[in-house]
Amino acid sequence: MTLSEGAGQLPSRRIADAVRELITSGELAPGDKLPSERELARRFGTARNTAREAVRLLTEEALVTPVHGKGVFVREKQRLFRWGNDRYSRKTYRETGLTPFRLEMKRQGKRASIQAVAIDRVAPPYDVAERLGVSTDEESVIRRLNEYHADDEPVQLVTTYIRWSDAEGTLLTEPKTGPGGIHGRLEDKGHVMTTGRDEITARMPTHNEAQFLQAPSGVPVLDVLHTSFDQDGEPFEVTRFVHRADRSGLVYTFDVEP
Amino acid sequence: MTLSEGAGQLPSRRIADAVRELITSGELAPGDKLPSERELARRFGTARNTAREAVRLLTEEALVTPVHGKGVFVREKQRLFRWGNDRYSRKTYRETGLTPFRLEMKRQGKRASIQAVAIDRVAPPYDVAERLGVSTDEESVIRRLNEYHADDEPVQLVTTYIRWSDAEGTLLTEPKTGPGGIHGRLEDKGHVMTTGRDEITARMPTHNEAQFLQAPSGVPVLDVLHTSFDQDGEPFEVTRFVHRADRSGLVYTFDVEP
DNA sequence: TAGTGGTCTAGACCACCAT
DNA sequence: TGGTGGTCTAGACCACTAT
Repeated sequence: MTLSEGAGQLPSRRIADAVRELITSGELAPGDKLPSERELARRFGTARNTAREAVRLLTEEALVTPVHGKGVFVREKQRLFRWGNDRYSRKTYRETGLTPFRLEMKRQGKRASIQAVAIDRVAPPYDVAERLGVSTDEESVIRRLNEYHADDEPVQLVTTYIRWSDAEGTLLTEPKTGPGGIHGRLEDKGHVMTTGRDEITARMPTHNEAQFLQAPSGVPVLDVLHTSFDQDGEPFEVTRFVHRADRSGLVYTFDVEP
Repeated sequence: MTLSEGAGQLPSRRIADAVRELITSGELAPGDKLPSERELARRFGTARNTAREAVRLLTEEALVTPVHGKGVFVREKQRLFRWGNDRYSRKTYRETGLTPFRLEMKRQGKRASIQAVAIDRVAPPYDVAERLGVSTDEESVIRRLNEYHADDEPVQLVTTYIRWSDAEGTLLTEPKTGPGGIHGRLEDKGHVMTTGRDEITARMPTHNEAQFLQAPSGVPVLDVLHTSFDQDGEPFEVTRFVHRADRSGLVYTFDVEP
């Protein structure tokens, strides 16, 4: 392996530049192990901390992932899961019999598994209360927290909030929500989803999110706050999706008003 | 100021926990300066590098921003700019006479300014070529790169790609594109935007993007790849929007197919 | 000029992993 | 057991900011 001299002026930058060049040129392929921090330091004539700083820079760029006790590895480029505004289409569901998550997993030849983590009656967070038109002071909603996996790899965290007045005494308080799922039960209550709104932000994951999503450092999350509106234009369900941004992309198609 | 003992076991975690507690409790308000790294080290009885590591952790969480020569400051929480699928609505444009960017700036009482950085004929990047149905081997597109500012603060980087065969000999090769802007000229060429598709990912900014967007470390970008389709369903324009994720959110509303 | 963050050195010990 | 990353110490000099 050749470590050509980098263009940066700082030693840590020079090391990072040289290694980045090896990666982008393909000399170091995804999955390959980098020279150890001590080895990089030796080759470039620096202290170990300086080589370590170079590795930190590359980690922040999401090019490499350090693994304790094993080494630093070039990131695998993974195909993106794609989620979008077609995921609520009843037509797709009728034709395939699959929920959007299971459909996307099948498309990529992966096994879908969904784990219910918690179902409880809680006081909603501010942004949810605002959208559902309920109080943050009382336990006015039911919260359903689920973890979604593809071949046992974590993919997304999904938290659904429904007004307690809609959920009380229905299967919405149970792990299994019956035919048609959550939206089936909400239709029983007279809420037919007619319009949806997705509000999207990106941010770094919280500690808990990073842990569940197994997100290497330098990987942000996509945070999608979805609101469902019924035939009367009334919001009746809010769901927060948290995705690893290096594994998921979002797609929205829309008609342009003339 | 009280620096209560943190719960973490590692010294760097303990310092970070203590400072985070000061911020979330409001004892340190947005804009306030943290104790210097040397002072934190003194108070907690550690080496400076350890206090520095604590500051790095908080920076990664986007809670604080170090400023060279001045100090480390608690982040200001800023209101989000909001962009969505209504931005291509001709109706809004007719009613207000404002482009979506200028409309959002007016909504927030800020002055909009747009700076054309480059207009050149280039070979398109792979993802753009794929969507426009052109070759990556020839200079088959014109690229228009613009920087958008709100009160002189950078907000987004916008790069538009149009087939050279559509742009040749029109105002699309000039900084001023005339009435109705880019889409006005494309309508002259017979492309009326009928459908749009936005593909959204989040990632850490490249060095150049971070520099222009003045993005503090720990802040990801939202990368929106927009494709416009005309009345025949043919793609005729691709635009990449790169936003600072702590300053911008996206909103999509859509009808649900019955 | 004094104080700040930015970077670096040359060590040290620990936790984790493979053999 | 040896190699790896994770963390820490106790210094040092530089670049930037304010006075």
